[in-house]
Amino acid sequence: MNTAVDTRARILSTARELFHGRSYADVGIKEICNIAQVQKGSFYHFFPSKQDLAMAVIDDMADDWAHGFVAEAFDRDLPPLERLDYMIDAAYYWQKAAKELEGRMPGCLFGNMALEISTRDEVLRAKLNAVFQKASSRFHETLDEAVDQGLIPPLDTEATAQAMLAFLEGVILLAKTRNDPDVVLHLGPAIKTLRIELAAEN
Amino acid sequence: MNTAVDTRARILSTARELFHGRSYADVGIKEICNIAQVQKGSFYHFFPSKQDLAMAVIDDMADDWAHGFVAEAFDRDLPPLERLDYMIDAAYYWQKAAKELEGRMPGCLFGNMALEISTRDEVLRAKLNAVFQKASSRFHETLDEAVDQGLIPPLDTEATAQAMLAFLEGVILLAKTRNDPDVVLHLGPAIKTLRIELAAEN
DNA sequence: CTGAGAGTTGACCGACCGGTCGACTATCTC
DNA sequence: GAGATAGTCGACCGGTCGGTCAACTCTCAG
Repeated sequence: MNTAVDTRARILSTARELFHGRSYADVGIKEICNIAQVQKGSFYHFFPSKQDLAMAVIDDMADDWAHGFVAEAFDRDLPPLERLDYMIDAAYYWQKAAKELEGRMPGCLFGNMALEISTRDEVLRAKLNAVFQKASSRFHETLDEAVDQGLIPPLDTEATAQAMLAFLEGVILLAKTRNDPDVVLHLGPAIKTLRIELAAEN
Repeated sequence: MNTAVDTRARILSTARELFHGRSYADVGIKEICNIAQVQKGSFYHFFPSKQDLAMAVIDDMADDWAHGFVAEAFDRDLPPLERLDYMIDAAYYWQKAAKELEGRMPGCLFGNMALEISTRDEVLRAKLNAVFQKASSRFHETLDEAVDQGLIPPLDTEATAQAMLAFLEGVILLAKTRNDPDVVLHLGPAIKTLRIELAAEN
């Protein structure tokens, strides 16, 4: 029981680390088991398949994400536009810390998995899409507030929110390819300049 | 000789298609050989390793890319800002066509490989980084021209060019995760709103 | 003390992986 | 016609993959 929770948790956190630092396909169940100090049979007692493990890892990370620095960044006490800067900063410090630990920038687990898997596994694709949907809604709320408070002129807040998420993911992608977290700091703040006008013409 | 060129080309184009449509790790050499109608021994006659094949595939695609629609999009006869729209449109139609053919949006080969591989293979990471560098320089020229012609106020054209490339990659990432090319059409045009100011304050 | 269920163990499975190799053929040169 | 060279062929290699399984231990309720 206690030991069971612990075993499951150990598998989960090990898998998360490895998937994030390398890739889904590159990390085998045997390796996860070795590092988590779990036998293969025990692994399959908790996770029916590698796909199920991936689902759990995504849920786990999304949960931490939502209750961790994303919650801080999108704190309603912060002025809306500052939340965007906070989010960029958080992404930067996270990637920088990870790079200092492991030597390489891992990027965003969701973005990584989405590009690797979404052409092969419809279930995981849908799950990752839902995670992005939820992330986008954080931007959406923020933009709505900013417009309400007259901080920015009215715009298509939903589309712009999606564009901002896309930009964030793109910046992390580029930074990872350059293996240089500073790219996030350098390009990230431009997120505030993104605008998609309301239905009528520009 | 003729047959040799043909064999190599068949391997290359098959690998490119498969890597793009799925992923690097998911496509085995045996499968490439089967589809390209080449024996394994012949494969290794032309490519010393899977990594070498990947390098060649990236070169091949970058070449086509540079001489294909990217050359059209960044045609110097087009007004600078229209080139950005052209680029977005081209990305959209490409992804849409690919999805209609294969049912799934493949996304950008470079972005896909970068996220999948760049934590594991330094050589490939560097190569992909160079491809992005080059792509970014196209945006850079375009922005410089736009500023010169007084179409847009002065700005940090180099940083903004990188931000635009990041945005493009991010939009394709999001569209792939949603398996919906329309996302590119919907969010893409916001690329023109991205701005990073020159060193001095905003 | 007994029996049931949760959790653990590690040997084992067939399939597949990237890569090797020696034998063979086709083509061109001298 | 001999020899060199480029290209082809497919069996084979050790290793790893995700996943299975029967036997085992541990815990706890009745």
